[in-house]
Amino acid sequence: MSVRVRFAPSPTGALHIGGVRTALYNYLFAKKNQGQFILRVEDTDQTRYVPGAEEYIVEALEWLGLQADESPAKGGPHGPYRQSERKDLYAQYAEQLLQAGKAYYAFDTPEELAALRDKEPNFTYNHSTRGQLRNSLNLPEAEWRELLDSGAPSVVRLLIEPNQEILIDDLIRGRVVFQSSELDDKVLLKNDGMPTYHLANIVDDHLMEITHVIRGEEWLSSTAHHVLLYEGLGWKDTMPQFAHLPLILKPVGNGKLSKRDGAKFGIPVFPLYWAGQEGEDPYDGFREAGFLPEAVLNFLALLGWHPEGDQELFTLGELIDAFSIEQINKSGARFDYDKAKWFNEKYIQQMNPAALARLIQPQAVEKGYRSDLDFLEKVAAMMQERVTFIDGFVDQAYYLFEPVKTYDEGMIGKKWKPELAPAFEALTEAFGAADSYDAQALEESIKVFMEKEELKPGAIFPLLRLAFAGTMKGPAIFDMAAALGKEETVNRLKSALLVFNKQLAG
RNA sequence: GGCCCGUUCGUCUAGGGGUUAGGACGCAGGAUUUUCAUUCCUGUAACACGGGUUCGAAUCCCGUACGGGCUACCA
Repeated sequence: MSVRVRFAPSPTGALHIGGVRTALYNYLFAKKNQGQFILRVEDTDQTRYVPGAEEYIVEALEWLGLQADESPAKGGPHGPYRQSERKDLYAQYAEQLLQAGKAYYAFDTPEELAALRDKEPNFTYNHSTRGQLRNSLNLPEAEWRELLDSGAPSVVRLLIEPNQEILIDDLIRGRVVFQSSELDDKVLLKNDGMPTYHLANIVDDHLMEITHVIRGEEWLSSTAHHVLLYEGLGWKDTMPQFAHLPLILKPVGNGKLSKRDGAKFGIPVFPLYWAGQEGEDPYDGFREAGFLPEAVLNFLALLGWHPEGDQELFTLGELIDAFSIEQINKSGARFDYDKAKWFNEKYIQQMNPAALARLIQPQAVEKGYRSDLDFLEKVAAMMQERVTFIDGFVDQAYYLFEPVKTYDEGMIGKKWKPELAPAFEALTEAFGAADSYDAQALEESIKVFMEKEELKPGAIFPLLRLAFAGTMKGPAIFDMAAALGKEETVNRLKSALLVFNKQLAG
């Protein structure tokens, strides 16, 4: 049987980075086994529905390159892929459970239950309490039917028999045992006719022929209910295998990574920009922070999973080949932003300059900088070993885009001597006379000139660097000159000479 | 509180009865480089604690502590 897995986010906000990792692991597992990766939108909670969230999720997966084989947009043989469009299905299976005596109607209002919990903090709706509550188990049939017909608020609850052991063989955690007596009779169908996660999930996973459920650890506790549902619906034989992923934890302190940590630590926690809701500040995503999607994927893949061997840099294809659920860790992994940055640096270094140029272009345009790909490619080539983020190309290499405004004065003081002026002027002429502005050819011709004039590199090169960039940091001198072109190079040398002389006078 | 899950360098992790406990990030130092960076080398630093089992335990078992998840007509 072919492997089918699903990523089933709820459109209640931006997809956070933990969700992205869950999607990634599902994707890797599917592809590793030549199976299908399905996107299903779990929008059964109408009160928490956030417009735009589904589009956000789709866009994020697209940016990351995690293509679904079946999805709301793409369709597929098991659609629809949005739970709100499958409402009738759930009602039908709830009815089946009711008929079989595996579920019952309950008429207690949320307020009544809240009051009960207020009085008795350990209150649980289960075998020990349901006998005293308003439900079809102990109300006379005529009465609860009347209630139903009159449209009184009601839900359908799962009837859980006490004194059973529920065994789950989790692919990551091994055998986990739950006692049914400790489980609550979960609501399956809400008063608004929508299913809860538990019902919808089981029905859809069954109908969509899901073979492996790979999801966050927060679902481990309710998996016992899910097993009972599979049994109750007669689907035990085709029940999927479970794998519960460890959570991603805050960089420092206790608890799992939350969206608040984004602002607190100045780190992205979402893949893409998210405007936020109800007066929240907007959030920049990894994309806006200047990350490459491949780097994000690689970073996330290794947060909680480790392949055989010491390799750390993986293409998506390599991740697929190397992936296995058995090698996923059990314990939570702290979000390590330094490591994320390191991956990004590595990916930027490896990327070809022409491709980088295309990524830099929008940012150059935005700043009103020179933005032809030819030039940008040169910038990319000389800066790719010096930046951490995509923004670095225009931010850190500002001097390649605009005239030098400030010069490292300390360095001028150290290196500039008035008697150097004639030589510097001659050098400027040499730059103006050079017939090639290919970095290597230019370097050669200038070096020949310097040798002839008996100019020492140690005395001259720092000054050239100052002239081109104003700062001592930066790419090789002749790379900069080559990118700048003859006219600009000569201009900068002339302006620099003025500044050098002036500073000495002052 | 109850139920469930977990615990190896600061962080991500490998290993899993006898190892100098390995790698990566970070940090520190060094080499290369006309600068910065890259690259390379070196260093720093860990088996939560207590009991067992065993010739031997970081590794197996039991407790404790700590951390995490769940405990909604949310997912």
